[in-house]
Amino acid sequence: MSPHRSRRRIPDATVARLPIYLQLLTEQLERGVANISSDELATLAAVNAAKVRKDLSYMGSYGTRGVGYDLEYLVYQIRRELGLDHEWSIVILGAGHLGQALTGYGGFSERGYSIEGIFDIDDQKVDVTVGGVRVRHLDELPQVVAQRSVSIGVIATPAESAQDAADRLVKSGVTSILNFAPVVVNVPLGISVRRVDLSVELQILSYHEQRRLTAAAQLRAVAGEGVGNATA
Amino acid sequence: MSPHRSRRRIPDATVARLPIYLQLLTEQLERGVANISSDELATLAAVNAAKVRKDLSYMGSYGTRGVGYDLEYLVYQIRRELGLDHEWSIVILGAGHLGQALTGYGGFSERGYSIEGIFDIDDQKVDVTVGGVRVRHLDELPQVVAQRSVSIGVIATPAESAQDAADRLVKSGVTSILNFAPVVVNVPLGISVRRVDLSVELQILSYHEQRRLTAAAQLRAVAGEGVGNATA
DNA sequence: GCGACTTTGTGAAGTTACGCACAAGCGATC
DNA sequence: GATCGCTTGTGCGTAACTTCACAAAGTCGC
Repeated sequence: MSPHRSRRRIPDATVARLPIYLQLLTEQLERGVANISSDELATLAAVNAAKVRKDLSYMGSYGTRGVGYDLEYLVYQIRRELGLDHEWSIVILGAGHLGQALTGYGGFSERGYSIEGIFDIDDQKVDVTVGGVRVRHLDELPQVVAQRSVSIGVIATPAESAQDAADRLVKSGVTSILNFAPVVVNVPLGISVRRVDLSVELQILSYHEQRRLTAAAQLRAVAGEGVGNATA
Repeated sequence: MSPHRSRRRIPDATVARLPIYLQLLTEQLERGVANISSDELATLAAVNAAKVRKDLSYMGSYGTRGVGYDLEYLVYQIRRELGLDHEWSIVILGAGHLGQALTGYGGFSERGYSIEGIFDIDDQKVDVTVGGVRVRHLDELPQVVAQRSVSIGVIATPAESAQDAADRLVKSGVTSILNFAPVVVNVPLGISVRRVDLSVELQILSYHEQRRLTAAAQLRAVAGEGVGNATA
């Protein structure tokens, strides 16, 4: 029953939104804003204001009624909750286009992720420098992970090498994996994996686009025929 | 009451999983498998078997009791549902690392997305060829969109150019946008936007990693004290 | 063709997430 | 220091999603 650690257990849906709030809030902070209401933040994030308040309330109540939230404190709280109050060491596996894009992706270092190494199994890519980081051979992975106490690994390899990459990460002692390869990788219990498939998002989009098109076609059909059975 | 088109309206959560099923099924199909049970697919996708069955049932009932699902037919159905039974023309805005990675990303063309152009506003990048596609100047966008009837645009620009990119896409007539820039872009009603922030996923991971660490620390503390109240 | 076995499809219960609506709390003003 | 206006925090009804559990429907061997 200790007062402030027992509150924990934040819903997944909320955790998924916190990074977005964090980003919007940081933007505002840079713009010199010092205070923000749930309503304003909700507008920025394109969500419901009550949801924002409930989300923030899981971290404790840091707002002031009649006023809003202190931006700086709020940012601090969210960062702490997400574990961004200290630096995370990450490694990237695969020095192809995607690996290089990730290495150069500003959002990582900005938020306290330090890229400790980028690895590839192809000798042709090894020793090339991308985004200021020298590409290492995959065999050096365990050493770097141990030395720099890396806990997060990013898989940016082709699909067929992803499982091998995951195995190597796990064996090296990494406990969280972000997988950009379009396959489901198997890992032992206790290892977290998140998968981001760039084409999945595209497919969700085209599903909606598809629906929009058929809906429009049906409308036209109804208008043309003057008949109700448009779904035939 | 026409029997097979009226069923529609698939839950969002299901739509988000269909691409994953599709991919796993396609893999199996290439491997020569002809039939699959909901249980097998559930194992592959790391989800509950009942969920798989319910998901598939939204497209109609294509399984055979006692046997399972015909792989080829199932793939066909999912593809049709996702609108992958015809080719989608897409454009990519931003020819930086990410834009190039996306252009080279196999998953796109494999699934019927045809990259009709990659655009950048930087003259230095224009006319360079990446992944077999010549980079065009952003001003040529409306023309290409109209000519090739492009309906999906991908934003792979830096954050500060993303809103401009979105505006240009909308003005050119694109109706669906996949946004990789770490900002929320504003678009008129009727335009779909999906946002993929590579660092959001990383933050969700580190939240869990964080929890894991503090949980472990608490366990150690409790073990040390010999006290039962582990959730303090 | 019958019984044993398998796997689907789906009601219904359980769980999680959403959003309304409003009391409670804070600042400002007089 | 009382009143007013604004914004938070949250209880609660509703909706969406998940999972269980089982009848229905099929295959297979004899």
